Amino acid sequence: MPELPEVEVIRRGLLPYLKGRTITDVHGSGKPLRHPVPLAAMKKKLPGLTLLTVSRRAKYLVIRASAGIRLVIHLGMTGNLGVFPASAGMRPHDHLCWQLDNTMELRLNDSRRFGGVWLLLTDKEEKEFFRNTGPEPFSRVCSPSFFMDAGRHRRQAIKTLLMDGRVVAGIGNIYANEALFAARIHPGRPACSLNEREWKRLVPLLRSILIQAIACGGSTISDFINASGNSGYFQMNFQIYGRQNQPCHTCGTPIAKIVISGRASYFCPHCQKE
DNA sequence: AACTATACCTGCAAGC
DNA sequence: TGCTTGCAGGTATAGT
Repeated sequence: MPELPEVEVIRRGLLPYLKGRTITDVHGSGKPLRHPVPLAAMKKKLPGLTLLTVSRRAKYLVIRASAGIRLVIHLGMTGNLGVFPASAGMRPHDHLCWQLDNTMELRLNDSRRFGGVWLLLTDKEEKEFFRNTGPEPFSRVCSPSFFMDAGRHRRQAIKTLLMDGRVVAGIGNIYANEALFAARIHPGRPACSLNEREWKRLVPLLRSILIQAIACGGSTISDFINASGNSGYFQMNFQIYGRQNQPCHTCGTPIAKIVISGRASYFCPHCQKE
């Protein structure tokens, strides 16, 4: 489900439900996610703490609580967060449950368990946690020349570079495909082969696609109960992702699908020349 | 150093 | 119908 836009939509939806609330207890299914879940530490540290903010870094949600403690949550491929009445029945794959002081609870559901939960106690720990995470695509750092430098010595596919979270944060398979189509750049082009003109075309398009996707509520069905958590509908705007053999919206040529670094990659053979 | 394959896990749809 | 196979929005890590 979640690339940067989906995580951002979830963040905005959760904020009013969490801000100012106090955690009263924590429960877990006991199953590990991608990493072991620090359930004992959360049970010990979190009850009594007030939630202050919900922010996002790359595809991670960072929930800051009093006492300088942060809860970091990654949703992997299938993760979702929602706030439910404590009386609502647990669903299959509800793996974590943070009880709030208003008879509601934040629940993490993740069927494939590729997500993760971490408890960070200090600024230093958070800094260390994100040490290898690239800059946010909306930051000033992420200029065309930044990408040009990042790609300078890389022969790997441009699409793989865009999806490398150590280079730039938050870009996953859907938006990498969409941005490259918009910029008319073949996803398999060596990163080092893009010239300045192409980067100057690609970077603003990448940003505007991410912004549009956030405005559409993301590309997936999200089922949290809060008002701003309606299903996303950006998938209606997909120009290329998942459209194998369908006509290109620009020229009508059937869209091709190839595998790049193990990920499905779609392109128009006419609009995106090798 | 750069890059690719693989592993992690479950659910679903397509094909036989 | 029921089985098998392939595929899925991510990312750390082992291996070339």
